[in-house]
Amino acid sequence: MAADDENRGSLEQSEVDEDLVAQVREKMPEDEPLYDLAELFKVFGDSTRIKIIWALFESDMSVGDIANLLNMTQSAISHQLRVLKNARLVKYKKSGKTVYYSLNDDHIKKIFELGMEHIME
Amino acid sequence: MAADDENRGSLEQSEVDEDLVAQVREKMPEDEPLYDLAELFKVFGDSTRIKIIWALFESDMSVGDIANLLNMTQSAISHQLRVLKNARLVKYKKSGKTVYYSLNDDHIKKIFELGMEHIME
DNA sequence: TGCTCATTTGAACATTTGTTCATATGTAAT
DNA sequence: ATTACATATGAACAAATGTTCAAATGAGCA
Repeated sequence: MAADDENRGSLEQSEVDEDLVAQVREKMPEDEPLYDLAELFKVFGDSTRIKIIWALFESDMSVGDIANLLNMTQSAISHQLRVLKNARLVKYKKSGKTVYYSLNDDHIKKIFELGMEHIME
Repeated sequence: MAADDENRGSLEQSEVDEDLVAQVREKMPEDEPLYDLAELFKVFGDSTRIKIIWALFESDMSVGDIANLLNMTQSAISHQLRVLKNARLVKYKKSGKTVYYSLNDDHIKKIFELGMEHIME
């Protein structure tokens, strides 16, 4: 709206544009949190990891259980769990030979729900 | 919890595991919405697109404005806007030679806020 | 018509990413 | 110690991705 209607009279486009750009630039966060945010969503941007997280909504599970559930190799699941662990999205608890993973963040479910709302629109 | 404590007595591990897997499998959504959800987050998983969206929180802007703001080529921005458009996250309005883009979804801001909360934790 | 400006498009390229395979680590039982 | 089992790790490979460059489209203006 603002950008659309104020480009009249004798002003050249470029002047108005630069005003708007400067104005928006002031309000922009620093680069680093935006990089971090992109990194977080990158972690969500893979269907295997989405499935793992969704499974963990229901119950904590071992690596083998998850591999079984998703019909994938233990190795593939283990690699992906490491990604989730690095993003501090899951935590784990060792019990003998097996390792049980569980979710580590309360925001995930809400983020997923909002994402689903967009999908369904 | 459930998976951790019920493995006693004469039952072999595998039986218990399969019960849990079956139980979780029942509650899992179909593959397709999970793929779509991953695709949505994939769009958010790039810092250029994150920056574009954040800029559009403030004001709708032309392609050139955004390129100027982010110190990137128009071509790069245009490519990314197409990704955002395909995901139905932005819409555009032509005005003469210039094209103004704006956000098309109310969920985005909340998703970003929740994501930021995780980052800050 | 011809020229300029804003944007779009497609091919090319380097980089990143997810899975597989083979191997290593670590724990429990015999 | 040796075996078996659960998980983790590293290298290798194919597939996907973001930017650049050059060229195309399309709209206003001389």
